Amino acid sequence: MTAFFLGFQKRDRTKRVVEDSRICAFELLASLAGKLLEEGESSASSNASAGHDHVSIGKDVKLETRYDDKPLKTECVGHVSCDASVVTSDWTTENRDNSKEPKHSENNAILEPTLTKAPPACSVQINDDLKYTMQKCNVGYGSFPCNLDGCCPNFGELCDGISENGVKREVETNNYHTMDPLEVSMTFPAPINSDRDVKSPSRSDSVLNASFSRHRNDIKLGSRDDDEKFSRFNKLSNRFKVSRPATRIEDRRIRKLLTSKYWKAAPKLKDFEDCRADGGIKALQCKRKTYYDKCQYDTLYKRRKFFDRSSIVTSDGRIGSENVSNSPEKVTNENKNKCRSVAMSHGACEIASLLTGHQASHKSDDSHGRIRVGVLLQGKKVRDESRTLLQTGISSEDNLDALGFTLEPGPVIAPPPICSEEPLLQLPCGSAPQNLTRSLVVTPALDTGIPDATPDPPLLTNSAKSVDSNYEHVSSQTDMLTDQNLSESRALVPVPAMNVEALAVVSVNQKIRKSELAQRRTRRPFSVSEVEALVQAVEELGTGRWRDVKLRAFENADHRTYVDLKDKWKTLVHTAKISPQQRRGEPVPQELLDRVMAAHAYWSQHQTKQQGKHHPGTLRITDSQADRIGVAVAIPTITM
DNA sequence: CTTAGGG
DNA sequence: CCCTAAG
Repeated sequence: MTAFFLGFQKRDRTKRVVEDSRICAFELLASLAGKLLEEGESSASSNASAGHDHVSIGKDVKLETRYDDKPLKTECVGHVSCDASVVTSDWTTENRDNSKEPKHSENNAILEPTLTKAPPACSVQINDDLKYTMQKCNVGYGSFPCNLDGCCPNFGELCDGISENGVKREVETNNYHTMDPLEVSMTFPAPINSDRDVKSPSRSDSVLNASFSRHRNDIKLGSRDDDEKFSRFNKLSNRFKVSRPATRIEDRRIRKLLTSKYWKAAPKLKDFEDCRADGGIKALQCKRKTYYDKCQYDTLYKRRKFFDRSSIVTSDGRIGSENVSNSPEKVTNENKNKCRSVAMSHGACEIASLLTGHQASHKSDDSHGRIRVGVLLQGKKVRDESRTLLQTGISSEDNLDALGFTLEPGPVIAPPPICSEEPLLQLPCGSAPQNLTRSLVVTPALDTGIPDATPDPPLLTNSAKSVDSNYEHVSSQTDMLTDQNLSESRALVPVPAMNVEALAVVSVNQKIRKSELAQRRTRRPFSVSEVEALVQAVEELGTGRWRDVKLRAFENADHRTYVDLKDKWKTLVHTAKISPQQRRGEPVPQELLDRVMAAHAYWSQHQTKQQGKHHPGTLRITDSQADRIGVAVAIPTITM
């Protein structure tokens, strides 16, 4: 009887190990971030004013976003830090919102180009946030640290640093705001070019810090500290703690758990909490590869949180781009889908172009040859880029749609080794900045490719390794790209905040990811032998002790979880009740079905745990069986 | 983590 | 199989 046990493989899903392709992605991100940062620095260094400006711009942008999102909330400098931290979260939130709920109209609603007001400090923080995020990703920490708490020690640091730089930046920022986005972009050197430090970007932490350190040494520390303190301070963090270890969390289950349970708590959390959650989630993501996604709304919602961050990034990037290309106002609910997709595409492209443009323009300055970004208006190339947008006839509200960008190959110079350290990075270290640029550009396509409407279709991005890894890589990449885009876009475009639509776009991404990530376990019909083993175990143990059943009969069958066994039993019972004609799949011997029925009946009457009883008649107690459990076990007469 | 159920 | 709510 017992011989059924097949050589089962091993562990439960829980134990499944997923490759860490993600890490690569993160590393990439980190590297990118580092690069960006560096670029920022380098640019700054190259041009004292310019460099700062650049940075400031980026900050401004973020600030904008943030403010837009939470215009009312953020006010104080102290808060600023919070805000900054929040920013990310906001995005996230927005994304979610877009995707699902209009709730956050707040955030969305106000994406206006009122950057002017943005507090200087904020700008810095923003960057920090980004960095932070990046770092975290790299580190694998999920959470956004105490940011929310703002009160956290880190914040203090941040604030300080911010305040210092903040003032200057502020001024700069304001100027930029004043300036036309185009002009700005044109004017400012591209951040990407300078690659000095880029080499090491792989270790995002160090790199990022280094890059940013200039302006925000404080921040760095803060961010890091945040991570650590973070956990403490975060109320939510507790839950997210898991995420940290998440690094290794590869099990679906764990993921699920994290996702579902842990997140549940967060549903109410809005901005701040969300942020945190996002952070945590993100961290999780970093390590995770597969996500399960069904259409369950709740689930989705939760998951979204996970994706939020990335999506956020995307959104940001888009936002920036969108601002440039499409006036938010234009995009209205009316055209949602199309607009979104368009916006996305445009946004992405634009962003990319923008980035590129920066790079190009700046690079031209730098001596690095790269891709040049051409500005198209009404399909015509804008030759005089020195002119402001207005001068060119481009207004944020009017012609954005007509605005386009072109990428023109420029002289290429040896790209700095970005991430020699990280083998996994999809973006080849060796790949020159161009590659990055391209990848960036391409990435948007992904987004574009996926219309909001399309709920599930998984999208594959350009560079994909293994499928699983791809998704993640892609996502991560996207994120990275997005981040970069964002950062740059920010820097470049101090324009009005994103649209709701833009945000919506994000949702699309989320959807995509969902679809991508979640893959259903391959179906593995129970073999007759398995059924027999199951029946036997249930006869002995009864229903309701699925874990024991699993241990007893399927200990080695990693792919059979006790839930699976329970489900199988359920189906067996059902199968036994229906006519043979109605049964499908490999026919189960009637004998087994009879036993199923007998056991089912038996255990239905007797509490599962009342093993001791034996029923006269159909069930007998078998010694051997009884032995195991230490209790008398009832066995169907038939069997014997 | 397990159970028990619904999908 | 999946996902979850409850223990």
